[in-house]
Amino acid sequence: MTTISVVLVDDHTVVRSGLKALLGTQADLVVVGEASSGEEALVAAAQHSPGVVLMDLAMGAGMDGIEAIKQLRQRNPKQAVIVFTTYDSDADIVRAVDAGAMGYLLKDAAPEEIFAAVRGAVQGKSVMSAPVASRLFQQLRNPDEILTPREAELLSLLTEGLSNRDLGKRLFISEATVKTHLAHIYAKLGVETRAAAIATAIRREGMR
Amino acid sequence: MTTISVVLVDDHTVVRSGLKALLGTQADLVVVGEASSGEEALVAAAQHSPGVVLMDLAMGAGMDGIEAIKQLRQRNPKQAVIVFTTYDSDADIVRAVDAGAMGYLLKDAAPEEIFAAVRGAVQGKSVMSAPVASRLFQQLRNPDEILTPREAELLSLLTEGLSNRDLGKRLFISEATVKTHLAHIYAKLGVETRAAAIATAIRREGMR
DNA sequence: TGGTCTCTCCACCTTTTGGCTGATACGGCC
DNA sequence: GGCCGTATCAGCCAAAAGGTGGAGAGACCA
Repeated sequence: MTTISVVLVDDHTVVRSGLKALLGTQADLVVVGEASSGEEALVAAAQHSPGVVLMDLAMGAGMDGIEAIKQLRQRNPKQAVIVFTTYDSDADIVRAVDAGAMGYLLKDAAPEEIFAAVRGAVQGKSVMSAPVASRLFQQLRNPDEILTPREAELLSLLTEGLSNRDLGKRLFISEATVKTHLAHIYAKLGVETRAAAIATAIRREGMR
Repeated sequence: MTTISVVLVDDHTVVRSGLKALLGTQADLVVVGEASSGEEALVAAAQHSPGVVLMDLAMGAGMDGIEAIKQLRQRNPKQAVIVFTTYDSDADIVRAVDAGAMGYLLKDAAPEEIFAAVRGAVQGKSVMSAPVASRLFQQLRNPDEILTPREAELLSLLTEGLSNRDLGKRLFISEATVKTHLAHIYAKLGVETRAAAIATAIRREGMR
């Protein structure tokens, strides 16, 4: 039996200690480090070079989870990263997978599911919670709905209530281009107004 | 020294075990029961009659936290309930306080803050995380921001992406009246466009 | 090399929204 | 009886948003 070393990344103390206690019940899993931000995660991973990094995407301040995953994967591709978060938003899942995450667990996952994901990750298997898998499946089935990076960027600003003019200023593009992007976004989201787009975006992507 | 018994209610296993471990470090605090839903919380509270119930508002299925608080308070007014959740939405805070919560902690609260809240709650003191307190304060200080029933109704429909014309049809009023209401809503929310109003409404009221 | 995708921009036109001023009516409240 | 808050409606005008159709540049890929 080989021992699997794990680094936990979450800005909530109670979540970390809970996970640590949970993983501690398994003889082959050992938590070798903890971090509460993306930056700390990079340091901890470099220091302990764990087999698996369990990471929350939402971090209070500093580098976010997605960026941390990218950097971790870049520095050590053999290290597996599993996302461990509360929400199963479409955008997060796609971004996390793009960034190189090996698994995607929701925080209400059963203990066995978590253990299986950690063990599977070191063998190159990717494990994800059922709701996550079904969302990913939908994304693949409906490629129309996938926004380009630029469109996603625009949509994100849109949910802050900006006008076309302001969007243009913020993104250093003309108002005409903003309108073009918006028209594409509306088509992909299946809505007709910016209001509906905002409502859809906030509700479905778990933006807050 | 008197021992304070606590029941934990949260649908996330790791959060419960984390909290349990955390509270276990204090000699005067003991976790006597756990529950993962509103219904279970009522059973656990009846069975163990704890001094304090620490409860997450968001429960995956069944009775939600607010309803559970109401019922707990009704059955045993001496029992203190502390909300322990991830978000500080205005609506949740007000509803929780209305339901009879003694405290309102965010999950990223420092351990000392959590201990203090539990100890304070049994003495009738209410403790809340700083961001929560400031939000409550704002609510009280800005009564202007309270929408009339009709305005709230309109805002709710607005978040579905309806146009002024559609809003009028849906509420059996003229478009002119819709515009009047909207102008009032914008003023109260401190925004200038319908887009910003929608974003504000969805984010702050936790509509989804 | 040709096709496709993405991002950028433009002009023209219609519809929608928002700002402003004003009005009527109903119900509490002091 | 006046005052205030709420809900209803109107017209006018400027600004913003949305629809249509087109186009060029750069990246990537077969």
